[in-house]
Amino acid sequence: MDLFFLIVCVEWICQEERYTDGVKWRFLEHKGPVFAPPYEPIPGNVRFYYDGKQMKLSPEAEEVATFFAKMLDHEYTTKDIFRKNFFKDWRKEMTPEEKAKITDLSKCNFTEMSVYFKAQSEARKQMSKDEKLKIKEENERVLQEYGFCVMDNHKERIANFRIEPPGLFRGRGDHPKMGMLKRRIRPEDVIVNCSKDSKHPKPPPGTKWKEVRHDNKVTWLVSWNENIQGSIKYIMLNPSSRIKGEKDWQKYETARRLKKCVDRIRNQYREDWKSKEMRIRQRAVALYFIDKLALRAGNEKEEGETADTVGCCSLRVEHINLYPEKDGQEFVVEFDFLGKDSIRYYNKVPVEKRVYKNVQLFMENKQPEDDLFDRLNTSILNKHLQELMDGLTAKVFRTYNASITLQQQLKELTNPDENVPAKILSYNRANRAVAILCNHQRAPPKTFEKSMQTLQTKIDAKKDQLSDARRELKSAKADAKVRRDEKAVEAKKKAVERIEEQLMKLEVQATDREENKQIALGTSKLNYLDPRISVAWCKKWEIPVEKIYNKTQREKFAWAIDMADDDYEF
DNA sequence: ATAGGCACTTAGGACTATCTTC
DNA sequence: GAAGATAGTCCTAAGTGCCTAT
Repeated sequence: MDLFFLIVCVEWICQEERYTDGVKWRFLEHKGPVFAPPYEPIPGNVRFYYDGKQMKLSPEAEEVATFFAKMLDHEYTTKDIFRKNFFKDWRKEMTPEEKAKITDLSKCNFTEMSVYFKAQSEARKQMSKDEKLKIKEENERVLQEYGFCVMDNHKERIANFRIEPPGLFRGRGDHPKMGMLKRRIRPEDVIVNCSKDSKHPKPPPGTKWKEVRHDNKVTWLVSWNENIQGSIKYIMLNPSSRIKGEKDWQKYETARRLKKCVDRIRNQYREDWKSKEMRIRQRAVALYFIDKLALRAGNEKEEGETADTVGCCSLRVEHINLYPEKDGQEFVVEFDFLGKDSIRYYNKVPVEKRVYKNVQLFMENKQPEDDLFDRLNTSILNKHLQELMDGLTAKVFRTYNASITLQQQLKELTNPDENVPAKILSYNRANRAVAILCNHQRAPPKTFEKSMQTLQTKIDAKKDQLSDARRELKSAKADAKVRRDEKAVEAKKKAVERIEEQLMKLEVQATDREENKQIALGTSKLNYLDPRISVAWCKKWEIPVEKIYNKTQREKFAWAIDMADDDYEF
């Protein structure tokens, strides 16, 4: 299977030489998407009240009401924007009579609905083993039927073969569109992409596709328009597929090419800090930040359409503070802004004097809400990068710096004398250094404190157990002198060692968890770290790769697991 | 240059399955 | 075998970057 993957890749790379025209496949066959289940009206005894009086809603209005009812426990149903957006869209689904009557959301009482859905989900949890098994089997059947496609003689797993169900939109952060109604997608909204000579997917009985297309320059199987942002949504293949794997591999190869010329590029931008042209200075300082801090490019966004977040090129004066001296360091730039997913980026960085002076200059005579880099955007920056290296864009720096950091950290932190759990702790620490660089944060798990406590209790118990075992060993030794019973000593010694190891494992686990409180390792592992570095590390230290990658991850990185030897260098 | 459309990668959190503990 | 903790999967939003038209 893996070998087959490699052969397919090699075959394709060979062809890449011949086709530079962006052909992605020659044959594509699939069964189309799985649609969201139709709305099931709630039982008659579950009532809705308006202004204290019971009211039966039309099915259309009722469905949207249930979306809100299901969210009642969430904080955002109390937010003004959410409520306003929801109410506006809900009213569009009402009959004229309902519309005339229901004019104030605060007079709506969804409590019975909410209670009903909670009971439902409780009931689902309480289902018997048999019932649960039945559901599992049905899911498996759907997966087998719709979850795979054939692309160029190869059966591939599809990532998201289910069409997104209707519901209320909840963007991240302070999103101006939160609460809007995400409409139900019907076959008539869907474009199907497959090859002409394949068995075309059939739309559900009595319906039609919007279009059947045969575009082999793209990788998607199904697409539809989404009504909140007006963007297009796609059904594509799983990361384990050839088409994704090859792209991933390419990404890391580009980053490795950057490694070869990064010194030259760094020298260049340092020179450019002195340029007499402001646009070049801005470009050079921005690139420095992208390189040093692994910031994202920062495309412009339409104001009012999304949450107010920025990346490097879209930084504003208000996101930066300058300190000639701070905490004993000179020329400190303080960053404080919301990045992708409204995750806060906060960092105080000492920079070179020249950078500092330049930033000062860029901020001169500007309002807080003005762009820091007013002569720069991602397109200008990327055009410049393209000239420095084929295929170079801003995001390549993130990949490069993440991967090189992992490699360096692994070298630095791995202690050859330590055992497997300690080595894995070192791996996680290396991974963590990258996650911190890339600002991959997570909300501390709700149960964090408690789970730390449980672990500590276990550690304490293990310590007691250890001192008991040691005491027993000692007395066994004393006994042995008298009765020449070496066997008993050996056994006790073994027991002590075993307990020591268990204790060590627990302590390592506690350290790892504590250090990981607000840091998410998954994103960098999945998207930024050349998997060959990790695979090589595992081979070198004889760590089973399963300790680093779970099943899904091993499938995604099959190409790397096959490819990398213990001496692989990024 | 600028804007908009499109296709694709990257992202955190919700949800679910599985393991552990009582 | 129930409950709670943890690991793994799913979901889909939110980015990047390229292309085309103006």
